[in-house]
Amino acid sequence: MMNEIKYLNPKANAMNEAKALLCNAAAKAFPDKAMPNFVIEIPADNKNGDIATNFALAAAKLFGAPPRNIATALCEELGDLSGTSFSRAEIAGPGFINFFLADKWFCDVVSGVLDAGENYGRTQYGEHKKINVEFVSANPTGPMHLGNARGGALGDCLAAAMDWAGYDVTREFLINDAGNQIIKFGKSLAVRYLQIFKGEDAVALAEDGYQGEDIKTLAKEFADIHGDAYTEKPMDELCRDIVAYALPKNVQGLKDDLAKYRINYDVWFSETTLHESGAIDKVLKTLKDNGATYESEGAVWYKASEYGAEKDEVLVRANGIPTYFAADIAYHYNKFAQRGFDTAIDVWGADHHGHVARMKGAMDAIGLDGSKLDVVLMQLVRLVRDGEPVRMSKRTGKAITLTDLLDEVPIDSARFFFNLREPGSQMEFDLGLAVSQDSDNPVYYVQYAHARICSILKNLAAEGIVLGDADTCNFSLLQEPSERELIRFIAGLPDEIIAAAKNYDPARITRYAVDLATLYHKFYNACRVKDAEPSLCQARLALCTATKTVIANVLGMLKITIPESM
RNA sequence: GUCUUUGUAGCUCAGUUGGAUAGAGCGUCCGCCUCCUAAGCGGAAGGCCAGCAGUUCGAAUCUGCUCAAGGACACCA
Repeated sequence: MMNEIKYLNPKANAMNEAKALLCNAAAKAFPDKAMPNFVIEIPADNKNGDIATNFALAAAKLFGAPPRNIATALCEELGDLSGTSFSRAEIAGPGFINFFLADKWFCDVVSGVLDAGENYGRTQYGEHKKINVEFVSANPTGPMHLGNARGGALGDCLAAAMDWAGYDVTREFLINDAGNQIIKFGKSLAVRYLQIFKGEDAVALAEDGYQGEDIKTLAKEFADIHGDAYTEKPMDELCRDIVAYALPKNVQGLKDDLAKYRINYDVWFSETTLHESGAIDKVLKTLKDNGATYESEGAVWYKASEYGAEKDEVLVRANGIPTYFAADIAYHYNKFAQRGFDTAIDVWGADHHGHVARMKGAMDAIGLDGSKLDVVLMQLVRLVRDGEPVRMSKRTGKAITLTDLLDEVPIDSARFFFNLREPGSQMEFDLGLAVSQDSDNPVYYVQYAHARICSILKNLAAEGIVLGDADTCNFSLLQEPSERELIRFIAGLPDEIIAAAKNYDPARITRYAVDLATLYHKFYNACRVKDAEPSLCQARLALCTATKTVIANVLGMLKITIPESM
């Protein structure tokens, strides 16, 4: 449990080393010059080296010299690179300096990955900062829809990426068990209940009521327990009691469905507690004391326009009931001031985008820091089957729910597909493709790579060939282009996870998995493990094992099953 | 109308804080199993990076305008 985790980041280390060498050389070759604003990057084509820099190009104007002359001076100053991660540095094109990684670096990557094992990819980039990731937070008034399915996969994998990047992550679900929609929920249930005894025409469901079949089912269950006892009772009492029956059932349903979807929250936060504890009254008072509110037409308004938002917003309605906005301010006050999160990330549907500026502003207005609240807006999903759009509508009762989706699509597929696109993209979910169990489906493509490796390891083991001590392995035998590319790519995992965390874009991880599988399949076709001479066989065996580790770590992050055979 | 997201191959999308000949998958066409899983690999064809102007050594990327699509502009959440 307390095994010391080894944090590796070979790609970033090599880039930093190149930068240091370069700065050192520049300081000697051009002692009286300031450093230009240059970049160290991985060239698209590795004929241009493993790591490249535009230093000389960027410095041309500053140094008053042609780029190639600067580059030449720098390369002379770099001199002998033995003892570094690089074998040589070359000048190319208009003045790029290209570094080529030495054998030792490739060897270190393979042995490093084997050594780090299931922790390879973890870094301390996040410095254990406390991050709260709140996602899905679906209304407990009905089943979850397709947007929740995307939000769930997105939020859960984002949380995983943050965790791997060294943050202290809390996954959280806000249960909207108070407010207007609960009142509406109660009225809808009550109407369905009364209809059972008085007929459908006797009581009409409000136009904006919940139309779904699930409401009827819950009302029926309530009727089975209590009979017609409530038909003569006041409406208020019926609403209260039927909600008290139905709400916990729905909340449990959400928990069950999400657990099935492999999402387990650390915190289920009840909105009601904010009302009952007086937390809402408290932030309202703070806002008032800070002069951020005013009264108009009987309602209490928040001066959102003075805090970066477009227009003012109602906090307390004329009827005395606080709005969702007021509750949300109290909720985020709780996250920051009471629970001490450094950052709160909220995953919202794009339709909530108007809410972003005023929430951040409200944080400032209660004396907190709005910049600590980050909102990931996610565009809604268009469901497609055979090129035909599949309509989803929560109100018609014919909605495609999360459960419907998972009945049809394997969970591996759903989680993978929703994380294939960045959150802001308007994505299309192709049911046919997600269900297909062939090479069209990228999930199988990645899983197959893992199964393939397992198969090789198994076959070799049957012949008595197993991976020996990594120290005795001669990884410098791995000289084939496909081997080199695979190693280079494996070296990039920690950096990719950091990038996913930094940009709040877990889709990077998914695409990394696909690219990794591609490189492995290429290696598989180009190089044989089994028939290679013993020392090469050992080196390739090590590379396969390292690749297997990386695929397993990545699929594990995404919570996708990792098959040993297919 | 205001705000916001998006526009890259026939289709779905990448493009690493401005870099070298713009990439991948699917689809189309042509190849590769006597051999570790062909659920794989290689090759070909396919592009006015929505358009125009600007910024500079250099733009799909940054700025401005135009066009097109999605979303938001409630005493709903």
